[in-house]
Amino acid sequence: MNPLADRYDPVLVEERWYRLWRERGYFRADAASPKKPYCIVIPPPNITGSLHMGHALDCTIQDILIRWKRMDGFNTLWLPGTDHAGIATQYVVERQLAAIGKTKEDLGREAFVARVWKWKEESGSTIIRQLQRLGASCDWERLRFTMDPGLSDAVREVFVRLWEEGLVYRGDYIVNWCTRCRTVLSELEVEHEERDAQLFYIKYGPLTLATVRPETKLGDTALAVHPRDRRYARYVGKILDVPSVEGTIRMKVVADAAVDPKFGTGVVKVTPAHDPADFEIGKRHGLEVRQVIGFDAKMNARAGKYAGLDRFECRRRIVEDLTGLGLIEKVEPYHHNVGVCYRCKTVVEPLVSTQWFVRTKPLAAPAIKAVRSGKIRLIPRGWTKTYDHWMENIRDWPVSRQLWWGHRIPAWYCDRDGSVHVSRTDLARCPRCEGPLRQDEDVLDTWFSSGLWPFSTLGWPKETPDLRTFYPTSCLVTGFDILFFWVARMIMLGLKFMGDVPFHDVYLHALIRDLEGQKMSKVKGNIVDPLDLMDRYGTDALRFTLAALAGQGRDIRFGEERVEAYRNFANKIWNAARFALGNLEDYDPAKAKGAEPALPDRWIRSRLAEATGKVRRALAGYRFNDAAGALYQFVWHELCDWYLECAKLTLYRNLDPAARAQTQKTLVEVLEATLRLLHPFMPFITEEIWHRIRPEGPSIMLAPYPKVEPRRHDRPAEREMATLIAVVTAIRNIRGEMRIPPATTLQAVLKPPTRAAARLLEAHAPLVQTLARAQVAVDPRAARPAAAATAVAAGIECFVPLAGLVDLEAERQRLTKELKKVEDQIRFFKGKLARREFRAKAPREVVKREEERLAEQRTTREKLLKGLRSIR
RNA sequence: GGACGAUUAGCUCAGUUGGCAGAGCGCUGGCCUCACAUGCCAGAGGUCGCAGGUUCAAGUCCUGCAUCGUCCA
Repeated sequence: MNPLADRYDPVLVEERWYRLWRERGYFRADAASPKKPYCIVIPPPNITGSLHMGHALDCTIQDILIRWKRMDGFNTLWLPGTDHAGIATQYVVERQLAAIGKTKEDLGREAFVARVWKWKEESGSTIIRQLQRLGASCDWERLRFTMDPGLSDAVREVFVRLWEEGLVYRGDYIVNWCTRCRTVLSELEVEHEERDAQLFYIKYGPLTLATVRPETKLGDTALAVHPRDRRYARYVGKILDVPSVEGTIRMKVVADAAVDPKFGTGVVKVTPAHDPADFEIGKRHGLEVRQVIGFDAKMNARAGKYAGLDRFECRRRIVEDLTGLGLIEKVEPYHHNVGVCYRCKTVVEPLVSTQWFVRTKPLAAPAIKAVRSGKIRLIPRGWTKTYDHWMENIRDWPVSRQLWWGHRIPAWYCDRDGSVHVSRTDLARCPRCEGPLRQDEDVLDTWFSSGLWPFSTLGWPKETPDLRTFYPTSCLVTGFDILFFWVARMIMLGLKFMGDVPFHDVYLHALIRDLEGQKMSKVKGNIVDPLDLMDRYGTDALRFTLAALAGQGRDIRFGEERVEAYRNFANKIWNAARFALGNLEDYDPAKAKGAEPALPDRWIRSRLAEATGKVRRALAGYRFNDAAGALYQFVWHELCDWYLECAKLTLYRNLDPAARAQTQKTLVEVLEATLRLLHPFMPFITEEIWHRIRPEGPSIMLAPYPKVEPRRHDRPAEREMATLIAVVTAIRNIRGEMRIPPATTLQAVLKPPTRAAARLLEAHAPLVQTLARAQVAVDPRAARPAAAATAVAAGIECFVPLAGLVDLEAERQRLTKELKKVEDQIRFFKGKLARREFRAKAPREVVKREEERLAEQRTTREKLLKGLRSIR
């Protein structure tokens, strides 16, 4: 057996095991397996992406679930894949072209798309390799991409069927347009940023109105006021001649309830082509839609002398010209929200254009029901309300995107007879008139294809064994930020096309921010790179950190110190194993039969059972931080701090071979089970150590996850150990507070209050001696030694003679402090018990418990007082 | 304007059905004690945002307020 180095070195371990796991096919799922299926589909990262902390958190959680379920005997499938990310990917390649002075139009559509594919083949799998680095136990043979042939078939099938059922339509509407990406965006893809702007009060003939967008005045087709606004009632229905920058224009005044009489002067201009609210007003009043800003953000020919100007430049010029004409009454500073593109942060321009839409109301109804009925559980539950609210108010989904990279819309137009054909197969000739067809130039929203992910990846529309076995999937793990973008759409489309929910549980985790709570971004330069953390601290440390931080809040403030702490934890595990292995060389299980398990052996097994239960309950409830906390507490503060220290006594000093073997047996069994319990969180270090304990086993991955066996809970052992721990801690406390160096062996006299306590102390005096570094004398009738420190632990008086060690003034102070604590407690319990209503109304057990506590504190006080008097 | 979330130790956060306020890091003191100084032992540190209410009992339940944040208009 290799001797273990005194520090755990992850680089030596991680790559080797990961390769072996893959080579041996441990990640592979089998659709024909008789075992119960457990399936997670990965939220597909963008092919342009590089692993960030969000992915790391997301995938760590999924891997914990998958590894746990795999060890628990499920037929697990974690299905990986990537997303073609229309806008982002097209942008990357366009930028490459720009670097060589070209545009995508120079290449033409076909060549451009070919170039994106080439880029995808070369760079699109970076993130996959990074996920592997994280230890992700995905079934890589089932790796999918949203633009794979099968998944593209699914996209077409869905689009065509929605069309056939009238759930897809094409029409002219005002949409959010990104003038940089040159595509429409859904309302979800528009972010709102607070900006400082100016509010211009412009004279329109006899009226004055306020606007932040003077450049759109060129597209005004009316003025509007609130119908109940008395100030302007006499203008309603009138046509005004208004002098303006383009000369005198005629403006009708309409009354519309959408106008806020408190905004500005209460008069607004109506620009149906460039404002969603105005578009609606325009529809109600039959106003002309007069577009003056083009899809390129420049003023178009209708803008007259302003044609060709950028929209913001035009705003400046119009304000200048209006000022020159004396038409600006005043300018106020104004704070408002502007919509920006979520990808490039360009200010979104509302524009009227022809787009494809999905009618969402009929799809939303069953999706709402699925969550309300509990068929799908959102975790944490609080999201249900948000989901409900959004789904109830869902708007039609614009699904066309003016991009080249993506699933091209399977619609063909015949210019001869004006017909539209939506088809599963490519069409060349018009089915009606045999005329030539041209295919729609647009592609579908990337979220359209990711909305099919839970079934398209499993083979749909084909009836595959995978689909039969693994749909509905078990759990979806993702950030709450894409609840609407993605989760809601998967639910709608899954119910529609599979007739069943796509998953039963949705675990929505927090978003990772920096320590100041800021979103991580390249611009701010506050990015923490998970790969860098893995390099420096090891993958297991990073994974454990992420699990420990995965509380159910909304954001996680990430500080590197936590990773360092869990790197130390990994090292602690490593060293515990080193200790165990160093003491197992002569281990012969047969010899253990000659001895009963000692108290510490029984105790640690009981504590392991307790920890196992906690971890399992936490995992089942998606409380990963609780699971991590329970593991940390058990390994460090129970196994290492106490059990290993106890074991040393037997292993180093006890000459009874049976007792030694018994301790060895406990040591190896508890350590082995602990490793299994830890494995989903820290796969690498646990595998490495496990192989040294169980060299014959294939992999810890395939070993069963520890189960809770009720008989393992050993209450007497827990109670007795707790007493011993209290005594040891009390003696150590005296040493610590008195500043007595650890090298000095103390003399301690223990005075147990009962015969049971006396027997316990006598039986384990050597243990107390070792742990407390003290010579111990147990004597129920002990007289207090002169000049001794006093402590009371579990009712046992501990006297530590201090003559010659310290000045007694220090002990007097220490006792006074202890006494104060005890007296505070007594006051607390006395006060509580003195209230008549408490005694009358609180449950009897609670009253009894408080009485016992009071009595205990009182005896402690007496003993401490005696101690205090004795050193006066 | 609406909805949701947060407010607990110096920092970052736990706190499951109400029943003695916890962890990690940091801090203080003492230790290279034969697994580990990435360590060991001990310790200090809290008006649970504010004000009411329900209850024998509130960090926990209810109402209002304040501050911060997110989402949706």
